[in-house]
Amino acid sequence: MIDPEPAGASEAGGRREEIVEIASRLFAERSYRGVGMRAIASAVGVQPASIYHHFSSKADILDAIIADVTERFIAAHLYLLDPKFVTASSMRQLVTEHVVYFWQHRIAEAVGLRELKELSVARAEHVRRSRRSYQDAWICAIQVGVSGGWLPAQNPRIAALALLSMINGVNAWYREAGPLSIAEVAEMHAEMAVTGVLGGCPEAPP
Amino acid sequence: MIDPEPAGASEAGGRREEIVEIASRLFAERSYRGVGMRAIASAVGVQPASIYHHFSSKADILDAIIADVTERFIAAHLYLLDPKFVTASSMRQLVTEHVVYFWQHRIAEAVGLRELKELSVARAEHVRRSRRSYQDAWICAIQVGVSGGWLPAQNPRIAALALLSMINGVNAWYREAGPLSIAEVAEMHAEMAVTGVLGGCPEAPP
DNA sequence: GACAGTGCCTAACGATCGTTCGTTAGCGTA
DNA sequence: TACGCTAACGAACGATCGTTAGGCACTGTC
Repeated sequence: MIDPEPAGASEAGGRREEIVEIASRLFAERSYRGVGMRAIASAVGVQPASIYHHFSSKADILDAIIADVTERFIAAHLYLLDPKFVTASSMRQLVTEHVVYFWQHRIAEAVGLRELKELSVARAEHVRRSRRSYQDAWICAIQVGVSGGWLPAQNPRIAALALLSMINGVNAWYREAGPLSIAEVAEMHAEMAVTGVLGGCPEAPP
Repeated sequence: MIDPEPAGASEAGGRREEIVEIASRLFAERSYRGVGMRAIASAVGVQPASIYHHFSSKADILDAIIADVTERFIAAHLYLLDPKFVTASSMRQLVTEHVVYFWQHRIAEAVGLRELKELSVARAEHVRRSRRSYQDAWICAIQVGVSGGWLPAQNPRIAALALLSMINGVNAWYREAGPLSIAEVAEMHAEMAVTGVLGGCPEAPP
């Protein structure tokens, strides 16, 4: 007996979610343009035409994948950078949660990063704005730390961009087979980012 | 009077170099699969079939673009990480030259990063091996610093990967229109990388 | 003056692309 | 029993893809 829905992909969700999940895996492996509707359909176990009962176009699938993975994280964590309350320790916490979240959503994040230009202009702009707000919040928070004297970073903007590059880069090399859990790697990055890149002492904040 | 070879692309080089240059720009903008031979040909000012007098296939153009941009840098700079002579200051120098070189070759580097999977398996493996050797040299050099007591990095491998992510990320956000030159940004990254991420003091080496 | 080589052309090949068509089987409700 | 809805089907659409065949004009060499 073979389970008609083998991969646990569509549990309680239905075809739409199954298509999103399978397509995002394929897009991440072979790129958006490298995967045709026929490939998606056959991976789902369906005829190509059937996909159009769930999505209006191929780009619509991409929209559903990228949708708001990143936005959700940002919206839920911007408070940690609030200029009124930010501390070196809240920064460390944010870096840790950032690394872990991005790893847990690595497939959608990879597609979102790689295929941003394939998105409809409006949606791409929305994603870019959201990322920009996160980046600006980091810059602002670092400026607060510099003004407050508990962060010696010499250029808040450059430091923020370097820090974000560093923690966004984790997905490119981390593998679960290694000796460290993603949580451990995240903690180490929090240390390297805040103590190292920004120069904040472990017992710093106001 | 209009210059028959307007963009200075083919000066003294001929069609082949012109095609590589134009194709790499297009691939960087719209991805390898997003750009057809017809688009390349019309950008060059030639018929699609004519390109096959200079390249045997589309993948061959990609090969020529990626070829050995990265390898050339690595081969020319590995000596700076030689375990017998590496110092905090040679590390700083390498970071600086890395950032500048990668920016100067940003188009080919972007294509090489994004389209590695489109390369023939043998060529892709060659590129990966080359990058791996660079990364391993960094890890080894950092270990030397840790053993020598002049680098407090707690995990050389993670530190190396974080450092490389940080400096490789520059191309993703740096724009020449801003107030800082790439050389200045490179210097700041050398400081953040060696003093910050690795924890080496400015007056450190043996 | 014949010849090979180079660089480019027009035209077309088969394959694959995203998408649309008309149809149908199954199910719940009136 | 009849209706409407959902989800799926096979088949095909026009467009575009990478690539090839064959030919034409020019150049330098014997």
